Amino acid sequence: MTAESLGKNSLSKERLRLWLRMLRVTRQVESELRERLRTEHDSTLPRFDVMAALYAAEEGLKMNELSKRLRVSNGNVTGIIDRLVDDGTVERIAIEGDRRATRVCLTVVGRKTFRGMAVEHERWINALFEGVNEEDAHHIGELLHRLPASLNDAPTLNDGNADGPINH
Amino acid sequence: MTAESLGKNSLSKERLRLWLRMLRVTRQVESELRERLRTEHDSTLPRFDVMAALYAAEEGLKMNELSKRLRVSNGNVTGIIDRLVDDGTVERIAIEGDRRATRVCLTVVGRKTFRGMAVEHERWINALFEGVNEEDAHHIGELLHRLPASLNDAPTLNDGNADGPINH
DNA sequence: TATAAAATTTTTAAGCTTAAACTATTTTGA
DNA sequence: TCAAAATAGTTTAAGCTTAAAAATTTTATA
Repeated sequence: MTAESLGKNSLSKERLRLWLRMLRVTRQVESELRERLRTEHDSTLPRFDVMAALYAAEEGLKMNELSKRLRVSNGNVTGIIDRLVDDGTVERIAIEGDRRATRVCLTVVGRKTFRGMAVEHERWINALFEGVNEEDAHHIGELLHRLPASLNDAPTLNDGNADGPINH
Repeated sequence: MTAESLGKNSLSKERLRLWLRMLRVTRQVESELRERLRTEHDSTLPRFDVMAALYAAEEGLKMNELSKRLRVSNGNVTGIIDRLVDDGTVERIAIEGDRRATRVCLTVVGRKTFRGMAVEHERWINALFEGVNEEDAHHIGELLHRLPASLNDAPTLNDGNADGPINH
Protein backbone atom coordinates (compact mmCIF):
# COMPACT_ATOMS: atom_id res chain seq x y z
CA MET A 1 0.00 0.00 0.00
CA THR A 2 1.40 3.36 -1.00
CA ALA A 3 1.39 6.51 1.11
CA GLU A 4 -0.83 7.98 -1.59
CA SER A 5 -3.55 5.41 -1.09
CA LEU A 6 -3.51 6.14 2.64
CA GLY A 7 -4.89 9.59 1.85
CA LYS A 8 -2.09 11.16 3.82
CA ASN A 9 -0.20 12.80 1.02
CA SER A 10 0.43 16.12 2.71
CA LEU A 11 2.03 17.67 -0.37
CA SER A 12 -1.12 17.01 -2.32
CA LYS A 13 -3.22 18.43 0.52
CA GLU A 14 -1.03 21.50 0.76
CA ARG A 15 -1.37 22.12 -2.97
CA LEU A 16 -5.13 21.71 -2.73
CA ARG A 17 -5.23 24.20 0.11
CA LEU A 18 -3.14 26.64 -1.91
CA TRP A 19 -5.51 26.34 -4.84
CA LEU A 20 -8.60 26.90 -2.71
CA ARG A 21 -7.07 29.99 -1.19
CA MET A 22 -6.10 31.40 -4.57
CA LEU A 23 -9.59 30.79 -5.78
CA ARG A 24 -11.14 32.51 -2.81
CA VAL A 25 -8.95 35.59 -3.02
CA THR A 26 -9.32 35.89 -6.76
CA ARG A 27 -13.09 35.66 -6.60
CA GLN A 28 -13.29 38.25 -3.85
CA VAL A 29 -11.16 40.71 -5.75
CA GLU A 30 -13.02 40.09 -9.00
CA SER A 31 -16.28 40.63 -7.21
CA GLU A 32 -15.07 43.99 -5.86
CA LEU A 33 -13.83 45.10 -9.26
CA ARG A 34 -17.05 44.03 -10.95
CA GLU A 35 -19.11 45.99 -8.46
CA ARG A 36 -17.08 49.16 -8.88
CA LEU A 37 -16.92 48.99 -12.65
CA ARG A 38 -20.68 48.58 -12.64
CA THR A 39 -21.57 51.38 -10.24
CA GLU A 40 -18.87 53.88 -11.12
CA HIS A 41 -18.34 53.29 -14.83
CA ASP A 42 -21.45 51.46 -15.97
CA SER A 43 -19.16 48.76 -17.31
CA THR A 44 -18.09 45.17 -16.67
CA LEU A 45 -14.91 43.19 -16.13
CA PRO A 46 -15.01 41.48 -19.54
CA ARG A 47 -15.49 44.83 -21.26
CA PHE A 48 -12.59 46.24 -19.25
CA ASP A 49 -10.36 43.33 -20.26
CA VAL A 50 -11.20 43.75 -23.92
CA MET A 51 -10.63 47.50 -23.81
CA ALA A 52 -7.30 46.98 -22.04
CA ALA A 53 -6.14 44.61 -24.75
CA LEU A 54 -7.20 47.04 -27.47
CA TYR A 55 -5.69 50.02 -25.67
CA ALA A 56 -2.34 48.26 -25.60
CA ALA A 57 -2.52 47.51 -29.33
CA GLU A 58 -1.94 50.73 -31.23
CA GLU A 59 -3.48 49.47 -34.46
CA GLY A 60 -6.20 47.38 -32.90
CA LEU A 61 -6.49 43.61 -33.11
CA LYS A 62 -8.22 41.02 -35.20
CA MET A 63 -11.04 39.20 -33.41
CA ASN A 64 -8.85 36.19 -33.59
CA GLU A 65 -5.91 37.81 -31.86
CA LEU A 66 -8.20 39.27 -29.24
CA SER A 67 -9.67 35.93 -28.28
CA LYS A 68 -6.23 34.30 -28.10
CA ARG A 69 -4.80 37.13 -26.06
CA LEU A 70 -7.66 37.04 -23.58
CA ARG A 71 -7.85 33.23 -23.69
CA VAL A 72 -11.58 33.22 -24.22
CA SER A 73 -13.66 31.68 -26.97
CA ASN A 74 -14.10 33.58 -30.20
CA GLY A 75 -17.86 33.54 -29.92
CA ASN A 76 -17.49 35.20 -26.55
CA VAL A 77 -15.45 38.03 -28.00
CA THR A 78 -18.04 38.55 -30.72
CA GLY A 79 -20.69 39.28 -28.14
CA ILE A 80 -18.59 41.64 -26.05
CA ILE A 81 -17.42 43.56 -29.10
CA ASP A 82 -21.03 43.82 -30.33
CA ARG A 83 -21.94 45.61 -27.14
CA LEU A 84 -18.87 47.84 -27.13
CA VAL A 85 -19.69 48.83 -30.71
CA ASP A 86 -23.23 49.72 -29.60
CA ASP A 87 -21.65 51.91 -26.90
CA GLY A 88 -19.50 53.73 -29.44
CA THR A 89 -16.39 52.55 -27.60
CA VAL A 90 -15.09 50.27 -30.32
CA GLU A 91 -15.27 50.05 -34.10
CA ARG A 92 -14.89 47.18 -36.55
CA ILE A 93 -12.67 47.97 -39.50
CA ALA A 94 -12.45 45.88 -42.66
CA ILE A 95 -9.04 44.40 -43.45
CA GLU A 96 -8.13 44.89 -47.07
CA GLY A 97 -6.96 41.75 -48.73
CA ASP A 98 -8.81 39.40 -46.42
CA ARG A 99 -12.56 39.65 -46.35
CA ARG A 100 -12.83 37.00 -43.64
CA ALA A 101 -11.10 39.01 -40.96
CA THR A 102 -12.01 42.19 -39.09
CA ARG A 103 -9.77 44.56 -37.20
CA VAL A 104 -11.21 45.94 -34.00
CA CYS A 105 -10.12 49.33 -32.59
CA LEU A 106 -10.97 51.57 -29.68
CA THR A 107 -12.56 54.79 -30.87
CA VAL A 108 -11.21 58.12 -29.61
CA VAL A 109 -14.00 58.13 -27.07
CA GLY A 110 -13.14 54.54 -26.16
CA ARG A 111 -9.49 55.39 -25.51
CA LYS A 112 -10.44 58.28 -23.29
CA THR A 113 -13.01 56.18 -21.42
CA PHE A 114 -10.49 53.43 -20.86
CA ARG A 115 -7.84 55.78 -19.47
CA GLY A 116 -10.30 56.90 -16.82
CA MET A 117 -11.16 53.35 -15.86
CA ALA A 118 -7.56 52.14 -15.86
CA VAL A 119 -6.34 54.81 -13.47
CA GLU A 120 -9.05 53.91 -11.03
CA HIS A 121 -8.52 50.20 -11.56
CA GLU A 122 -4.91 50.52 -10.45
CA ARG A 123 -6.01 52.51 -7.40
CA TRP A 124 -8.57 49.88 -6.47
CA ILE A 125 -6.07 47.06 -6.72
CA ASN A 126 -3.57 49.04 -4.72
CA ALA A 127 -6.13 49.53 -1.98
CA LEU A 128 -7.40 45.94 -2.04
CA PHE A 129 -3.85 44.63 -1.70
CA GLU A 130 -3.03 47.15 0.98
CA GLY A 131 -1.86 44.42 3.32
CA VAL A 132 0.84 43.28 0.91
CA ASN A 133 4.15 45.08 0.99
CA GLU A 134 6.38 45.43 -2.04
CA GLU A 135 8.64 42.57 -1.08
CA ASP A 136 5.76 40.13 -0.57
CA ALA A 137 4.03 41.27 -3.72
CA HIS A 138 7.20 40.68 -5.66
CA HIS A 139 7.81 37.33 -4.03
CA ILE A 140 4.34 35.92 -4.59
CA GLY A 141 4.37 37.36 -8.09
CA GLU A 142 7.56 35.48 -8.90
CA LEU A 143 6.23 32.23 -7.47
CA LEU A 144 3.01 32.59 -9.41
CA HIS A 145 4.91 33.44 -12.53
CA ARG A 146 6.26 29.91 -12.71
CA LEU A 147 3.28 28.35 -11.04
CA PRO A 148 1.24 25.83 -12.93
CA ALA A 149 4.17 24.22 -14.70
CA SER A 150 1.86 21.70 -16.29
CA LEU A 151 -0.05 24.52 -17.89
CA ASN A 152 2.89 26.34 -19.33
CA ASP A 153 3.01 24.18 -22.40
CA ALA A 154 -0.38 25.55 -23.38
CA PRO A 155 -0.27 27.93 -26.34
CA THR A 156 0.32 31.45 -25.19
CA LEU A 157 0.99 34.03 -27.91
CA ASN A 158 1.82 36.29 -25.06
CA ASP A 159 5.34 35.33 -24.12
CA GLY A 160 7.36 38.16 -22.73
CA ASN A 161 4.15 39.89 -21.82
CA ALA A 162 2.56 37.16 -19.83
CA ASP A 163 0.68 39.43 -17.51
CA GLY A 164 -1.60 40.61 -20.23
CA PRO A 165 -2.46 43.76 -21.96
CA ILE A 166 -2.81 46.37 -19.26
CA ASN A 167 -0.35 49.18 -19.77
CA HIS A 168 -1.74 52.39 -18.41
CA MET B 1 3.25 67.11 -7.37
CA THR B 2 3.17 63.80 -5.54
CA ALA B 3 5.07 60.67 -6.47
CA GLU B 4 1.70 59.08 -7.03
CA SER B 5 0.72 61.54 -9.72
CA LEU B 6 4.01 60.86 -11.49
CA GLY B 7 2.75 57.36 -12.18
CA LYS B 8 5.91 55.95 -10.67
CA ASN B 9 4.49 54.33 -7.59
CA SER B 10 6.33 51.04 -7.86
CA LEU B 11 4.48 49.46 -4.94
CA SER B 12 1.22 50.07 -6.73
CA LYS B 13 2.66 48.65 -9.95
CA GLU B 14 3.98 45.59 -8.14
CA ARG B 15 0.58 44.95 -6.59
CA LEU B 16 -1.07 45.32 -9.98
CA ARG B 17 1.38 42.84 -11.46
CA LEU B 18 0.67 40.41 -8.64
CA TRP B 19 -3.05 40.69 -9.25
CA LEU B 20 -2.73 40.10 -12.97
CA ARG B 21 -0.61 37.03 -12.39
CA MET B 22 -3.05 35.61 -9.86
CA LEU B 23 -5.84 36.20 -12.30
CA ARG B 24 -4.00 34.47 -15.13
CA VAL B 25 -3.07 31.40 -13.09
CA THR B 26 -6.50 31.09 -11.55
CA ARG B 27 -8.23 31.29 -14.91
CA GLN B 28 -5.92 28.71 -16.42
CA VAL B 29 -6.50 26.25 -13.62
CA GLU B 30 -10.25 26.86 -13.64
CA SER B 31 -10.31 26.28 -17.36
CA GLU B 32 -8.51 22.94 -16.96
CA LEU B 33 -10.83 21.83 -14.19
CA ARG B 34 -13.91 22.85 -16.14
CA GLU B 35 -12.74 20.90 -19.17
CA ARG B 36 -12.05 17.73 -17.17
CA LEU B 37 -15.26 17.89 -15.17
CA ARG B 38 -17.11 18.28 -18.44
CA THR B 39 -15.45 15.48 -20.40
CA GLU B 40 -14.85 13.00 -17.58
CA HIS B 41 -17.81 13.57 -15.29
CA ASP B 42 -20.36 15.36 -17.44
CA SER B 43 -20.40 18.09 -14.80
CA THR B 44 -19.35 21.68 -14.21
CA LEU B 45 -17.32 23.69 -11.73
CA PRO B 46 -20.34 25.41 -10.15
CA ARG B 47 -22.05 22.03 -9.69
CA PHE B 48 -18.86 20.66 -8.14
CA ASP B 49 -18.65 23.60 -5.73
CA VAL B 50 -22.25 23.16 -4.65
CA MET B 51 -21.84 19.42 -4.18
CA ALA B 52 -18.66 19.97 -2.17
CA ALA B 53 -20.48 22.35 0.16
CA LEU B 54 -23.33 19.89 0.61
CA TYR B 55 -20.99 16.94 1.05
CA ALA B 56 -19.30 18.74 3.92
CA ALA B 57 -22.64 19.46 5.60
CA GLU B 58 -23.99 16.26 7.05
CA GLU B 59 -27.56 17.50 7.31
CA GLY B 60 -27.57 19.56 4.16
CA LEU B 61 -27.91 23.32 3.97
CA LYS B 62 -30.60 25.91 3.47
CA MET B 63 -30.45 27.72 0.12
CA ASN B 64 -29.54 30.74 2.14
CA GLU B 65 -26.56 29.14 3.82
CA LEU B 66 -25.41 27.66 0.56
CA SER B 67 -25.31 30.97 -1.23
CA LYS B 68 -23.48 32.65 1.65
CA ARG B 69 -20.99 29.83 1.94
CA LEU B 70 -20.23 29.89 -1.77
CA ARG B 71 -20.44 33.69 -1.92
CA VAL B 72 -22.73 33.68 -4.91
CA SER B 73 -26.16 35.20 -5.35
CA ASN B 74 -29.17 33.28 -4.11
CA GLY B 75 -30.79 33.29 -7.55
CA ASN B 76 -27.67 31.64 -8.86
CA VAL B 77 -27.92 28.81 -6.36
CA THR B 78 -31.57 28.29 -7.25
CA GLY B 79 -30.63 27.53 -10.86
CA ILE B 80 -27.77 25.18 -10.04
CA ILE B 81 -29.83 23.27 -7.51
CA ASP B 82 -32.68 22.98 -10.01
CA ARG B 83 -30.34 21.20 -12.40
CA LEU B 84 -28.81 18.98 -9.71
CA VAL B 85 -32.30 17.96 -8.64
CA ASP B 86 -33.09 17.06 -12.25
CA ASP B 87 -29.97 14.89 -12.21
CA GLY B 88 -31.09 13.09 -9.07
CA THR B 89 -27.96 14.29 -7.28
CA VAL B 90 -29.69 16.57 -4.84
CA GLU B 91 -33.06 16.80 -3.12
CA ARG B 92 -35.02 19.66 -1.62
CA ILE B 93 -36.50 18.88 1.78
CA ALA B 94 -39.15 20.97 3.51
CA ILE B 95 -38.19 22.48 6.84
CA GLU B 96 -40.89 22.01 9.41
CA GLY B 97 -41.81 25.17 11.20
CA ASP B 98 -40.70 27.48 8.41
CA ARG B 99 -42.44 27.20 5.10
CA ARG B 100 -40.23 29.84 3.53
CA ALA B 101 -37.02 27.87 3.71
CA THR B 102 -35.82 24.66 2.09
CA ARG B 103 -33.09 22.33 3.14
CA VAL B 104 -30.99 20.93 0.34
CA CYS B 105 -29.21 17.58 0.60
CA LEU B 106 -27.09 15.33 -1.54
CA THR B 107 -28.89 12.06 -2.31
CA VAL B 108 -27.08 8.78 -1.73
CA VAL B 109 -26.25 8.75 -5.43
CA GLY B 110 -25.07 12.34 -5.15
CA ARG B 111 -22.69 11.54 -2.30
CA LYS B 112 -21.21 8.65 -4.20
CA THR B 113 -20.88 10.71 -7.37
CA PHE B 114 -19.16 13.49 -5.48
CA ARG B 115 -16.63 11.19 -3.84
CA GLY B 116 -15.53 10.05 -7.28
CA MET B 117 -15.14 13.59 -8.54
CA ALA B 118 -13.38 14.82 -5.40
CA VAL B 119 -10.68 12.17 -5.51
CA GLU B 120 -9.91 13.06 -9.10
CA HIS B 121 -10.14 16.76 -8.39
CA GLU B 122 -7.38 16.49 -5.82
CA ARG B 123 -5.26 14.50 -8.27
CA TRP B 124 -5.74 17.11 -10.97
CA ILE B 125 -4.76 19.94 -8.67
CA ASN B 126 -1.76 18.00 -7.48
CA ALA B 127 -0.64 17.51 -11.07
CA LEU B 128 -1.34 21.08 -12.16
CA PHE B 129 0.69 22.42 -9.25
CA GLU B 130 3.43 19.89 -9.84
CA GLY B 131 6.02 22.67 -10.00
CA VAL B 132 5.26 23.83 -6.47
CA ASN B 133 6.98 22.04 -3.62
CA GLU B 134 5.45 21.72 -0.19
CA GLU B 135 7.38 24.60 1.28
CA ASP B 136 6.38 27.02 -1.47
CA ALA B 137 2.78 25.83 -1.43
CA HIS B 138 2.66 26.44 2.28
CA HIS B 139 4.36 29.81 2.01
CA ILE B 140 2.14 31.18 -0.75
CA GLY B 141 -0.87 29.73 1.00
CA GLU B 142 -0.01 31.62 4.16
CA LEU B 143 0.54 34.87 2.29
CA LEU B 144 -2.73 34.49 0.43
CA HIS B 145 -4.49 33.63 3.64
CA ARG B 146 -3.99 37.17 4.91
CA LEU B 147 -4.04 38.74 1.50
CA PRO B 148 -6.71 41.26 0.68
CA ALA B 149 -6.81 42.86 4.09
CA SER B 150 -9.37 45.33 2.84
CA LEU B 151 -11.68 42.44 1.99
CA ASN B 152 -11.45 40.64 5.28
CA ASP B 153 -14.13 42.73 6.90
CA ALA B 154 -16.62 41.22 4.48
CA PRO B 155 -19.04 38.75 6.06
CA THR B 156 -17.62 35.27 6.00
CA LEU B 157 -19.65 32.64 7.86
CA ASN B 158 -16.70 30.45 7.20
CA ASP B 159 -14.18 31.50 9.80
CA GLY B 160 -11.89 28.74 10.87
CA ASN B 161 -12.66 26.99 7.64
CA ALA B 162 -11.86 29.79 5.27
CA ASP B 163 -10.77 27.56 2.44
CA GLY B 164 -14.23 26.32 1.84
CA PRO B 165 -16.17 23.17 2.02
CA ILE B 166 -14.00 20.55 0.41
CA ASN B 167 -13.22 17.76 2.83
CA HIS B 168 -12.69 14.56 0.95
C1' DT C 1 -54.73 41.84 16.84
C1' DA C 2 -53.19 44.33 12.99
C1' DT C 3 -49.71 45.36 10.24
C1' DA C 4 -45.19 46.77 9.23
C1' DA C 5 -40.73 44.93 8.84
C1' DA C 6 -37.71 41.22 8.06
C1' DA C 7 -36.40 36.85 6.18
C1' DT C 8 -36.29 33.18 2.53
C1' DT C 9 -36.55 31.91 -1.91
C1' DT C 10 -37.74 32.36 -6.81
C1' DT C 11 -38.22 34.95 -11.00
C1' DT C 12 -36.63 38.13 -14.45
C1' DA C 13 -33.66 40.64 -17.50
C1' DA C 14 -29.25 41.34 -19.02
C1' DG C 15 -24.87 39.89 -19.81
C1' DC C 16 -20.88 36.41 -19.80
C1' DT C 17 -19.05 31.85 -21.28
C1' DT C 18 -18.29 27.70 -23.75
C1' DA C 19 -18.51 24.06 -27.40
C1' DA C 20 -20.22 22.97 -31.55
C1' DA C 21 -22.22 24.00 -35.81
C1' DC C 22 -22.30 27.07 -39.47
C1' DT C 23 -21.02 30.68 -43.21
C1' DA C 24 -17.76 32.83 -45.86
C1' DT C 25 -13.26 33.36 -47.61
C1' DT C 26 -8.51 32.17 -48.54
C1' DT C 27 -4.84 28.90 -49.15
C1' DT C 28 -2.99 24.51 -50.54
C1' DG C 29 -1.72 21.13 -53.55
C1' DA C 30 -2.90 17.46 -56.81
C1' DT D 1 -7.91 24.62 -62.28
C1' DC D 2 -10.40 23.50 -58.63
C1' DA D 3 -11.57 20.52 -54.76
C1' DA D 4 -10.11 20.00 -50.10
C1' DA D 5 -8.28 21.97 -46.11
C1' DA D 6 -7.47 25.79 -43.32
C1' DT D 7 -8.75 30.19 -41.41
C1' DA D 8 -11.89 34.01 -39.63
C1' DG D 9 -15.84 35.10 -37.68
C1' DT D 10 -20.78 34.50 -36.23
C1' DT D 11 -24.66 31.92 -34.48
C1' DT D 12 -26.83 28.72 -31.40
C1' DA D 13 -27.98 26.15 -27.31
C1' DA D 14 -27.05 25.46 -22.73
C1' DG D 15 -25.50 26.94 -18.56
C1' DC D 16 -23.50 30.44 -15.17
C1' DT D 17 -23.87 35.00 -12.89
C1' DT D 18 -25.68 39.15 -11.02
C1' DA D 19 -28.96 42.80 -9.37
C1' DA D 20 -33.42 43.92 -8.78
C1' DA D 21 -38.11 42.85 -8.26
C1' DA D 22 -41.61 39.81 -6.70
C1' DA D 23 -43.90 36.19 -3.91
C1' DT D 24 -44.41 33.95 0.33
C1' DT D 25 -43.98 33.39 5.08
C1' DT D 26 -42.45 34.66 9.67
C1' DT D 27 -41.37 37.97 13.28
C1' DA D 28 -41.73 42.17 15.73
C1' DT D 29 -44.21 45.92 17.44
C1' DA D 30 -47.67 49.21 18.12
